[in-house]
Amino acid sequence: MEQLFVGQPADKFAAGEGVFWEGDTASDIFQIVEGCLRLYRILPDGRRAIMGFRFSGETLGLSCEDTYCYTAEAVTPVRLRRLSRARLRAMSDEVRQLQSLLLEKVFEEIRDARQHIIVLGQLGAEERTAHFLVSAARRTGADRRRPVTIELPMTRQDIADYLGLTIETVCRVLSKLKRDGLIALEGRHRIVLLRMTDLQHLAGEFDDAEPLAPTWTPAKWPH
Amino acid sequence: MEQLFVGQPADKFAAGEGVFWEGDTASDIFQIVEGCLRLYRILPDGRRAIMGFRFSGETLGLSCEDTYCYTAEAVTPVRLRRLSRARLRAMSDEVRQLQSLLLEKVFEEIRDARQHIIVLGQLGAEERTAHFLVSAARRTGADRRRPVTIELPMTRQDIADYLGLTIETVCRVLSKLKRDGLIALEGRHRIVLLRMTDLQHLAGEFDDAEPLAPTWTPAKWPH
DNA sequence: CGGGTGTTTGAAAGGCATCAAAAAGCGTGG
DNA sequence: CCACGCTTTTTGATGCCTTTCAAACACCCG
Repeated sequence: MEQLFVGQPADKFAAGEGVFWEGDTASDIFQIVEGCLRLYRILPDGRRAIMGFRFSGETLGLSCEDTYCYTAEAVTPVRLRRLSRARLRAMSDEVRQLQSLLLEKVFEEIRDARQHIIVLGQLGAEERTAHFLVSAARRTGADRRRPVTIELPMTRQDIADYLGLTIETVCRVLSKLKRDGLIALEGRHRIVLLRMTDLQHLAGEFDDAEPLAPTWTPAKWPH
Repeated sequence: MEQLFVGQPADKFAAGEGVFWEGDTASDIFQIVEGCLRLYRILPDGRRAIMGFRFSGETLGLSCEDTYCYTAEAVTPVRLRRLSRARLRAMSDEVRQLQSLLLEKVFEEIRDARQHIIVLGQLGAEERTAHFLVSAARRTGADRRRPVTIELPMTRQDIADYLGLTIETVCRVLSKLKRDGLIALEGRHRIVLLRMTDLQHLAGEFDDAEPLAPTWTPAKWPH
C-alpha cells in the first residue's frame, strides 16, 4: 500500500484547513504522511456529524464513488501524498494483487462503520467514551505496557460530534473516569489509560479485534 | 445481478428461522426471492443491535470477509437463492464487468451504514422514526402517488432495535405521528404515509438520494 | 371464541442536553 | 520571562426527552 504513493508529491495543510469537501468530485485518494484529519458531514440544520478521524499512515478517499461523501479537514498540520483515481485504476488493472488489497481497505471501513453504528445505537455516554479511548489506544498500536498513553489531537467538540454527545457530556464523563481512577488527564490532548481492562469492560467488549494486552484469559466458565 | 443466481436452488425458511449466524464461515452469498430478513448482532450483555433489513430482490452476505458479521433471520417466510463465494470468485475472474457491479453493491452498503450512523448519532426519536418510514417508502419503490402505503413485516421491537430506541418509544412516536395526521396505522404491519413532505422534513432531509415525489421545488432563497 | 403474543398507553425515574459561568490552556506581545 | 486575552475545557443548575416499570388493549391463530 505504501508503495502506491512513493514518488508522489507531498501536500501540506495547516491546522483547520480543508483537504476536500463533501460533494467534490472524488478525483484522488490520499495517504497521510503526518498529522490528523477529521471527516465530517454538515446536516441541513447545521449539526456536524464527524464520521471518523484519520492518522499518520492511514488512507483516505477510497470508499467514495464519484464524489466525496464527507469533508476532510486538518486537525493538526498535515502532510499527505495524493494519487489520482485514474492512475489507481490503471495500476490495479496491471497488478492483480492490488485489487484485493484495496477491497480489504474497503471492508475495513465497513467494519468500522458497523462498529460505530453499535456504539451510537446501543451504548450510553460513558460506554461510548470508553470505547473511543480503547479503540484509539488500539489504533496507535500502543506499546503493550500499561498504563497506555494516547494522544488525542482533536478537540472535545470533535469527540462529542463523533460520539453523538455534547461537549459537556464528554467532559463530564472524562472527569468521572478520572475520579474513578480509570484514566489520568495530562493537558488537553494526552490521556493515560490506567486500567485498560476496566475500560474495555465499560466499552462493552463487543469488539472483534484482538485484545490490546492479552496477559491472562478470564475464566468465564466454572471448571 | 439477477442472472448470477438463475438456476440456483431456492431454499425456504420459516418466519423466525435463521439463515446464517454471526461468526459462521461466510461460504455463500444470497439473493432474496421473496420475504424479509433482519440482520443483527447480539452484544455480550444480551442487547440486540439490528444492522438492517433485507427485502425481495436484495442481496445478502457480500460485504463480509471470511465470516458473517451478523446473524440473518427470517422475519416472514423467505425463499432465497444461494451462490457459493468460490463460484462467485470464479465468475468474477471471467466476467470483468462483474467486478464493478459487486463493488457498487459494497459501496451501497457503506452509504447505508453512514446514513445509519447519522440517524443514530444526530437525530431524536421522532426524527429517527420518520427517517425509517421515509426510507422504507423509498425502498419499496413506492408508487409516487400520495398517500404512500408501506408494509412493515418486522415487529415494533425490531424497529426499536434498529433505531436504537425502546419499543415503547417507537410506539409513542408512531401514535404521535398519527395524532398529528402525518400517518395512518392500518393493523400492525401497514402504515400509510399521509404527508410525505412533512415526514421528510422531520427526517432531516440530509439524504443524498433523489426525492420520492419531486412535484415542486421549495423556494428557499428570497427572489 | 379464547389464549397468547405483540402493541399501546400511563406514571415515575434517569440520563443527557441546555444554559450559564468559572477555570485552565495557550499563543502573543510587552 | 511574565502578563494579558482569547479560546477551550470544566463544572454547576435546571429541564426535557427517553427509558423503565406496569398494566390495559388489540390482533392473530387455533
